[in-house]
Amino acid sequence: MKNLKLKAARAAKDYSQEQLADLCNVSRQTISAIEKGDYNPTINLCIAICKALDKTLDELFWDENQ
Amino acid sequence: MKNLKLKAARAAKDYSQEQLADLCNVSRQTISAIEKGDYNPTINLCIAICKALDKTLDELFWDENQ
DNA sequence: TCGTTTTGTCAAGTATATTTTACATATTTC
DNA sequence: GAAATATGTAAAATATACTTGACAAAACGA
Repeated sequence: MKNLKLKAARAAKDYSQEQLADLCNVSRQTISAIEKGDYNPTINLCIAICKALDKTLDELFWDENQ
Repeated sequence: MKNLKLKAARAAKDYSQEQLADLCNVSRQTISAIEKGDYNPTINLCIAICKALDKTLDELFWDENQ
């Protein structure tokens, strides 16, 4: 399912997908795919995304109803 | 680096690596490698591990000094 | 001390995360 | 209306997560 928390956190920083991708050293498509959902990124990438957006893993990637 | 928080949480539940692996539907070697460190599991596996051990992502996979 | 369980590790294979290139669409700005 | 920016998506290639099978050593109880 879509990761709307990530999309919102990125919007709050006013980053484009490409800017966030550069900060995390991955491609824009990878960020797009993660936001779109039905994707399974590695924990290191998730951590890099969290650091770039000043969030924690629980805030962006933990879903109670999962 | 080693994931000692994971090792401790598994010990607290008195699970062997193999028992935890079965709960997460992965091989024992995968759990061993994650505890040993220098490994980069997927977020879905991390979430499965957290659920099996009644922990959250931040508790097992978030390191402030990282 | 013996048998069992647990863990570490390695090598070869398979599944899949991620990249690269590319094209299409929507939005904004001049 | 044209140019620039942001996003969605797809196919082929590459990197790497994960499996399987196997062996050895440590730990632990009977």
